[in-house]
Amino acid sequence: MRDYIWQRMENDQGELADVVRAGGWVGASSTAFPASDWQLPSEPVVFPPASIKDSSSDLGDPFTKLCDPLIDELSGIEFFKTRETMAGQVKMVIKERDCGDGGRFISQKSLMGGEIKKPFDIISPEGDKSSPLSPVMAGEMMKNEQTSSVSRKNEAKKVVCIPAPAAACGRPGGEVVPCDLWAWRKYGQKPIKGSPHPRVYYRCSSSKGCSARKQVERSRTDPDMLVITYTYEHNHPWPTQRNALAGFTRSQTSKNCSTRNLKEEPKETTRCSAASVKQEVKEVVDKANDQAFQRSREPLISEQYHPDNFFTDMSVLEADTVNLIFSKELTETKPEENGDKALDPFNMFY
DNA sequence: CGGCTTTGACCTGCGC
DNA sequence: GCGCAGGTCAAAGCCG
Repeated sequence: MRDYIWQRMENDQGELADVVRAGGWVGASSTAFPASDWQLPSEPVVFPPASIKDSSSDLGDPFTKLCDPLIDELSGIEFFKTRETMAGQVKMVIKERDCGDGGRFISQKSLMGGEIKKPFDIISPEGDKSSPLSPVMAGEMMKNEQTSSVSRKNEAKKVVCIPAPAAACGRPGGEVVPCDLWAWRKYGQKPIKGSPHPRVYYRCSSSKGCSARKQVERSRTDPDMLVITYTYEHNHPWPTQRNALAGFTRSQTSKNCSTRNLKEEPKETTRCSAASVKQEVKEVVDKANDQAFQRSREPLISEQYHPDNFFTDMSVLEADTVNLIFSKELTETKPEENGDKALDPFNMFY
């Protein structure tokens, strides 16, 4: 299946696959992520080391466990999140249940920070179509250490806690804003009693009438962590390219919000600019979402998989988005293998 | 000119 | 009822 995905990218995605391979699409420098390094592993890669058999135990140096492992009873997958203490890089590890052989690590993802060594490491045996991560468990993962709460108005809130982007990613005032594909408009900021950091209020500007809101503030206990509280749901698919870029352009280019400092990136890769690739990715995502929304009134990439809940690093988001798109391509090509499964960024083994 | 941020004012829920 | 704290509004100004 891995090869099949690759072939699809080679043969059907054409230019996009080429530029993805070229590395320019992530906005990372060619030295950090040279095209020559962008290869799906030819052999299953064991990660973390095979000596680690029990995810409930400490992962050991250099990883520190951030949360207890969660086990998806439906798929038999356990997954947990780790933080690389040396560089502050966060990785998520998805691992098949230990059946006496130490389990098999099927995927690792760098969530943010540091260099992106590979956009996605699919570590799965050929033809493995099993063990999709259930949406329920993926949703649980989003919650991180914090749990959902109910506001005083009784609307459901979803709280996620993510590592704050590097200081260079922040604004002059020290505020940091996670990057994502939704278009948010800031409508307020308040100092919070007992916290040295203000809380910033955003509402969705992607669609008029969308009541989705989010609050961003730094954790009182760990200033390196951002606490993002989502209130209300988006009532529309992912923002159109125009809207998404409208907000993105100003907030990102003018404020230099990137852990890799986009201003220092070469504008052109060997195949095309990062901006053009970004645009192309967005177009594909928009199209897929629009089609999915027309079919089921649900965006292809559902709320629980939204980058707001997962990624603050734009490049990783797009890496995953591309994965998602290609997975969708496979879904549509081979419907007999997928049924009505919800698309899942981790379920790449259809 | 449209869409964004900023920021003081205003509104609302809650505890006392 | 009152005061506090959090949430939202909206005018002004900025930016591409």
